[in-house]
Amino acid sequence: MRYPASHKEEVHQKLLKNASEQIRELGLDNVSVKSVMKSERMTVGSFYAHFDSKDDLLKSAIEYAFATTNLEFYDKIEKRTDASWNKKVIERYLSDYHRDTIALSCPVATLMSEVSRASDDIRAAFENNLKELLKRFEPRVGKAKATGLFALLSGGLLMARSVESEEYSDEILNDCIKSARALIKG
Amino acid sequence: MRYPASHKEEVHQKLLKNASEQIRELGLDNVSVKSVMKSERMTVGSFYAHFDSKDDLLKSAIEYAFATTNLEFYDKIEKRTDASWNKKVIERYLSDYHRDTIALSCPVATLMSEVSRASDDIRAAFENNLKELLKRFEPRVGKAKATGLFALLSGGLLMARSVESEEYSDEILNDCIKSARALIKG
DNA sequence: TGTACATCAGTGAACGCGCGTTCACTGATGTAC
DNA sequence: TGTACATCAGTGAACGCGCGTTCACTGATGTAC
Repeated sequence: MRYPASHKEEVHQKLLKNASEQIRELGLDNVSVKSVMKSERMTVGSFYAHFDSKDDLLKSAIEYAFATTNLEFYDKIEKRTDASWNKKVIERYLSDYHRDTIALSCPVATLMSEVSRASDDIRAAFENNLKELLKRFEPRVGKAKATGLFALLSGGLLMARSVESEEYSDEILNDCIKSARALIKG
Repeated sequence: MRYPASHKEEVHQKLLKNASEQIRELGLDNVSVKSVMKSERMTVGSFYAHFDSKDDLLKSAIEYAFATTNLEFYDKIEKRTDASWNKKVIERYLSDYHRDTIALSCPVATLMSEVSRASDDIRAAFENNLKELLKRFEPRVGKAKATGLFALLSGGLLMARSVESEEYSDEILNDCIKSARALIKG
């Protein structure tokens, strides 16, 4: 089954994409080599033709998650005025769609809890990506509020996901939207 | 080794206390029956004399974590005026001590990510405890801001824990303190 | 063009390990007489 | 008071299972002549 190099690279990218969704959907700890290979109908044996180790996979999958989220979430609204950008970011981040589409959601919110217990290697990679992300907020609301606003957004999203009642979850999102606006004004 | 009932109850409480610290320190997924029993120098076999199952342990340990944190963190400052209470809560929640003492820290911040993937049972218990906790904030800052402020605090604490550099982590805490104050004012 | 060979992505069984749970057993204590 | 027995918290080995990793093997494809 020797394929041209581009085929292997294609498979590699698909595995990364699936892994980046699985780490968000299931949590870093609950993604297995088998579950990732199975996502492309392959068996565990060839995993090591694509990645050095499971740790290598997780690190790469985190990077992939950041890259695609930036593309999907921030690049598209980059040209807006501050007021319009602020409004859009808050509403999109704290939307029920973002809350429910965990596999494609913001890696900071979804992963920061597990990353805080991960290796220095992974924490350093996470830190770089977080800093890059906050750079998009800083020119809009100032440095301190960029961090605070993002803490509110990510914390609010996690809170909305961690309760059982959907009604209460919606309330959390709405209260956080109101608070995010108050924060920017305050 | 038949002891009076009080002895077994004492051991049970110690196991719960240790488990409640381990779930925060290591994460729900990384606490094992063995690690909990080992914390009292006991062997795995007698675990089932104290708990129905590992799930039962986790649920009880979460409840225990909420109960003791409320006692330690909120009950002690309950009598303060609003301004003094707000200041104290923000500073204590976003202190380096709280960031670094993970085993005794706020269960909402530490567990919400894993709870969002847990059973309905656990999510319902978590929701009740979260609501009780937010009731302490509501008379101080109003309903919407209670939720938003707590999202900012818990999100900020998690962000500070998830980066590698201590210097940047301190910065996150400080920026979140400033933002929390702006939120209350805004 | 046709044939022989080299390549290497992918297979699937095996490895040692830690997990949650079960269970026959131990032995210090409380109770009955 | 002293002895025999019942209790039951705790022990430690065993269970089946899924994990990350390794490795001998397969077989479709590209290359050389």
